[in-house]
This record gives sequence, C-alpha cells and structure tokens, in this order.
Amino acid sequence: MREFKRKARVLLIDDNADHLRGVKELISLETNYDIVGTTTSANMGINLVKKYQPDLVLMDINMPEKDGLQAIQEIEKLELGTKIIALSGYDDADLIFRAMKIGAKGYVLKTMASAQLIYAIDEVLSGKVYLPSALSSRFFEYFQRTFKEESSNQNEENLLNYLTSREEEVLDLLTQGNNYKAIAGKLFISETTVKTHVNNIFQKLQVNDRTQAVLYALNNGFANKVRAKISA
Amino acid sequence: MREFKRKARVLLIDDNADHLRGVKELISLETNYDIVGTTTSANMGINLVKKYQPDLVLMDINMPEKDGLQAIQEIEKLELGTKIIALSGYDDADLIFRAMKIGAKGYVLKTMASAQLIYAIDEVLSGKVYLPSALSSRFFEYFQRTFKEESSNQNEENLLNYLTSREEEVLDLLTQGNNYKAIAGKLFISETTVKTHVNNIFQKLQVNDRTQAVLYALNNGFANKVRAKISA
DNA sequence: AATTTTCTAAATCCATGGATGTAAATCAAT
DNA sequence: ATTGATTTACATCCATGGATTTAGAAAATT
Repeated sequence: MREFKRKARVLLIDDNADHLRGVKELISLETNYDIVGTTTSANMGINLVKKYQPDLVLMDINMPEKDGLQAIQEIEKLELGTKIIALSGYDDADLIFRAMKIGAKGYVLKTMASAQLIYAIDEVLSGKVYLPSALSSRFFEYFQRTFKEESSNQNEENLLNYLTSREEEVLDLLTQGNNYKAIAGKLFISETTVKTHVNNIFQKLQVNDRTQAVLYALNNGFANKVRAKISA
Repeated sequence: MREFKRKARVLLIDDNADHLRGVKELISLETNYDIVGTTTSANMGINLVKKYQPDLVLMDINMPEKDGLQAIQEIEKLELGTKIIALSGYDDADLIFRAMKIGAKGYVLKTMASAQLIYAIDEVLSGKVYLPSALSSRFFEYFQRTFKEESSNQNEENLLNYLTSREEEVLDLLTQGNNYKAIAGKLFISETTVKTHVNNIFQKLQVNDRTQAVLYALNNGFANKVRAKISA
C-alpha cells in the first residue's frame, strides 16, 4: 500500500443518512484520509466540492432528489481533477457503464465489504481506475454488446460496398452537409455530374433523398470506411 | 480454482515459433486443458477454428503477415462462441481498447508471469472477461478520454437547447429521414406547420438545410437528449 | 390581467433537389 | 480486341424544399 504525503481530502455524498454515517466511521478509522464534509444532498454536495475541492468524492448515485450521475457530470465539468467513486446499491450494467462513461474513477456496491471500499479508494487516489472484478466483467460484457452491433453492421450486406470510389467521395461530402454546388466546386466537376453521382448513390443505397443517404452512411460505418481508406 | 467437466479445448496462434512452444509447454502442464492445435499463421488459425471449434483461442495480435485484430474479428463473425484472449507484446491503450471492442475476452502481455496467463484462461473459460488490473486501468483511461469529448460537446453552447419541445419532435423525425409530408402525417399537423417548425429549427441551429440540421443534431448528442427525456 | 412563447396554419415565390434518358471518353478486365 | 464499368456531362421536367410574411389560439410566465 502506498503512503501519501498529506492526508487525502474526502467528501461523502449519500442521501441515506444511516449509510452515510457508516461510511464516515469506516473511513475515519483510516489514518490516510481526512473527511472534509458529508451531505445527503446532491446539490449541496456540488457546492461543497467547489468550496473544499476534495481529492475524492464518494457519490451515491441512487438518490431520488437529484440524479447522482448528473451530479458526477457537474463535478467533472468543474475540472478540478476531483476523483469520483460511485456508490450504488445495484450492479446494473447500464448504470456501471454510464458512470464510467462520464468519468467516475470507480464504482463500488454498498453491499461490498468495507475493505473493498478502502481498497478502491486507495487505488483511485493513486491515479488508477478501479472496478471490482465482478463489476468490470459486467462492464465489459455491456461494452462488447454495445460495440458488437457497430462492427457487425459493417459486414452483412452493406450497400455501401457497391459504391464506386468517386461515389464514395461524393457521399463523403454529402455527409458534411454540402449541396450540389459545393460538391461540384470541391471536386472540380460540373453540378450536373454531381447530380448523376448522387442519383446513382440513391439507387444503390435504396433511399429517396440526401438526408436518408447521409443517415444510411453514418449508421453503416461509412466514416470508418473512409478513414480506413485514408490510413491504408 | 474451478473444475471443468471436460477438458477445455485450446488453440494457440502465434507467429513467433519460440513463444508458441513456450506457451504450449506451459499449458500442457495444466491438467484442465487440451491443446487441439497450434499454428504460426493467422489464416491457418482461422481454418483450425472452423475445423476444431475450440473453447478458447490464444491469439498473438502482433503478427506481420495478417493483423491479429482482424483475425479475431473473423473468428467472432463465425459465431461459434469461441472465447479469445489476445496476446501482445505491447500494453498500448489503443490496442487494448480495439481488442476488447471487437470481442476479445481477455488481453495478456507476453511479458507477464505465466501464472497470470493461466489465471486469465481460467477466468475467461468460466465466462468472465479478464483484463489484468494494470491493463484495465489503461483501458478505462482510454475509454474515458474517448467519451469525455462526446459529453463535453453536449455542454458549451449547444444550440439544441434553444429548441422547443415540438421542434425537438420534428427534428427527431428529420433525423430519421422523414420528409415534410411524412412528418405532418406522424404528428397529425399540416405540412405547412411542419415547414414553419423546420424553418425555425434552421434559424436556431444556424444551418441552411435539413441535412445540415440532421448532422448538427447527431454531432451534438441529440439522440442522447431525446432518450434521456424518454427515460425521465 | 397582461405579456410572451409556443404551436398551429396558409400564401407566395423562388431555389434546389431528384428522376430519367442520352452519350462520350477513359479504364480495367476478359 | 471487345466488353463492361466508371466518370464525366447535359437537357428536361416536375417535385420538394426553403425563405418570408402574416396571423389566430393556446399555454406559460410575469
């Protein structure tokens, strides 16, 4: 275990007063931490963060009044470098994922052993991100499910594969919001030629207008394809 | 340590013959595993996966001939439920992230202790996702950096915030590729009213046409906003 | 109670977009 | 050498999209 030069300043936010007291006592037993404040209100918590600029915040994310996730976001927005560990009663994959996504450095269940919480605090204060292995498993499963679709979409029958390279260029410019005239100017070809290409694109993608074409492109990994081509 | 009913079938793919032999011997010492094949070629490896349908593949992802990540993707596409652990010489965050993204259930450095590899294999075979804590830290840092921009974009001066709720509905339908008539039909209002709304949207988003409006919406977290409103 | 915002609607006018057919030059592949 | 695909181009016609102005009713705010 690592030694800290000065005591780490910790703030507790938990609308459940009983649990709050329990955690406070638990942390008070540790010599490395200094509790700079406790509150049962998310809004008050944000104010206390501004005032005391703690090193670490333990944030209950299951609060009725204000969403704990939103509170985390607001603290992150302050950009004070405050590390945040989410405390939750639920090991819901979506919750874990969203908490990590908005910048929580850890996620600990209230039902977990107190030693686990202390360990998480130490890890996070030392600059790491800490998720108990049971929760990181959940996270990764969710993560992979979320991104599986993205990559599998790029296979199957992707109509984008039927486009010629010139049509890809035109579609790329369409996905940047250009109209016919702008595209013609950028590709040094006539506007009517662009119209021809765009019409062919519509046929191949089986859509009726430019907006649908752009949406098809974005939803089927067109940007990835173009970038892959550039880096190749 | 968990007991398996039958020996787990393992396939090794590593273009470094020396390392391949080492890992093979290491795994042979374990009584729970059955090595069904080894190869130094990614393409051959994919064929062996099809033939033997192993429970687990150890895949070196630093191969010159064929990209190991691509090989993982192709194995995933077979949908045989094959678990894959990526082996790599580098703890590069981007590599780790991409490997996990395409479905690797684990990522182990070649320099790590052999006990760590065995542990990873056990964990993955038992259905979990396993990343050594040093690597999972890397992963999460990368993950948070990647998504930080997305959420911070949603703050600043987001022009979407000026839209009325009706305008949001209209924009939502625009981002699904609807034209005026379709939107009018779905909202039970006249086409001219839709035009009015859309024009107001253009003004507020400072764009010139529907495609640009749709692009602005998608690039500024409009989908997230709409979903947040639904779940609220 | 008074005011502002929002939602609805229409008219008008012009610009842009989209469908269709034709066609020539170039290039790749058989 | 010939075929087929690609890129370029134009004409024509009609549909849709977009700008602007005006305006009534309802809802929210002050």
